[in-house]
Amino acid sequence: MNTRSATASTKQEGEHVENRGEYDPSNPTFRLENSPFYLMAHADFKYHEDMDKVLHKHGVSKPIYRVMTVLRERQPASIGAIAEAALTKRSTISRIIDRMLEQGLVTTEPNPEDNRVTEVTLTPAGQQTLRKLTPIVGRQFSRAMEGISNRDIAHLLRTLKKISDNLGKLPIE
Amino acid sequence: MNTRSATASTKQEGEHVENRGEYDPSNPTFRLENSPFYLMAHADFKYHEDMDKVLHKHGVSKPIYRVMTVLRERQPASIGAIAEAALTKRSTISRIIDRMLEQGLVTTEPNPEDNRVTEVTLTPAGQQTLRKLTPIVGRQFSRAMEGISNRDIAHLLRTLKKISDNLGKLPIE
DNA sequence: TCAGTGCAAATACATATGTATTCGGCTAAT
DNA sequence: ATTAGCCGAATACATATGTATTTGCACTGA
Repeated sequence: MNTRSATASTKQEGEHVENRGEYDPSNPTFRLENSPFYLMAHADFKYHEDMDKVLHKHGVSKPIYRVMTVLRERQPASIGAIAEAALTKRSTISRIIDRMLEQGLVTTEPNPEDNRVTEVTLTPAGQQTLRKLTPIVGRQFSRAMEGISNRDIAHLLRTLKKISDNLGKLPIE
Repeated sequence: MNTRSATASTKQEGEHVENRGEYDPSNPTFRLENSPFYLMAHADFKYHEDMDKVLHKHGVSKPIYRVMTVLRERQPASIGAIAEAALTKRSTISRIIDRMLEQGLVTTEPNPEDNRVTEVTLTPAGQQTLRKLTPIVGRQFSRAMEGISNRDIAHLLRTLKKISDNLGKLPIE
């Protein structure tokens, strides 16, 4: 019967099935080892753990790096927008930006359309730092994905996006 | 052809390819939207964000819940073992266990084989609390996985495990 | 036997995050 | 035009986490 490692529900594999078997944390046979969310946390943890050490040598903390990657995509960006993208509270981002200002990585200025909002922009030095870090991060990424085909990565992305979408809808109870 | 939504490396999809294209954070065309690690963090964040609110109504914080899920699998467990499984520093776990002791969720006793180690066990009350929480977590899980086949979940698990394995090897530089 | 080394846990201290509040600017209703 | 309410950011305060150190036990080798 069933019983294969993590996989093989033996059920047909058509579409959404009600019984999540061993994946479902409410099932008695559930094991952390087979929990998608546990494995996500684990992978994410290891990924950033290693990277942290390297980044620190360049004077960049993990949260600062996160903010920089957000700014690389959209610039300038408001404190609130950065907070949302970086999955962090506004107050925290506000303080991180302070540190980045001291380090000369970013500049801030009030949005001319609305003086309440603070727009943040990477300085040339900030961009330079980001460029210096890029190949390091790239190596870490390659290391993480070694032996995994681009096709599998695409599949992973689709599933993760679907999960994020699902969780974007109204919460439980 | 390939080419769906996030994918489209246009390259053949055989096995491991050196060029990770838009998935690679060191690539100029890279976008956070298509980053596996960003999406993992995002999914994990939303998943726990919602759950946190519910758990708090039952007097259980996120880290406490995490410890409980670890203990459900292996009991008793040492502080160090819990810390490793929960991806948290020992000192932090040590203090979390203190809180759990106060709440009567666990008991501790020195390991008779080695008096340095502290073995932690769920009390009946702790197990009861865990049982009460289980269906709630189950619902959250179902919500997250809605519309995703068990086959896709199995695929997700395989990929995540592979990534974790890769990152378990020696770090970069 | 016991000194030295190493490890697990606990704790003092430093730092970072979150929550609640404040400050100031925007907007809409009167 | 004035005021009440809302909203973004900043900050005071509380809490949680991590880092460095301490404490006590265990194992090893002289």
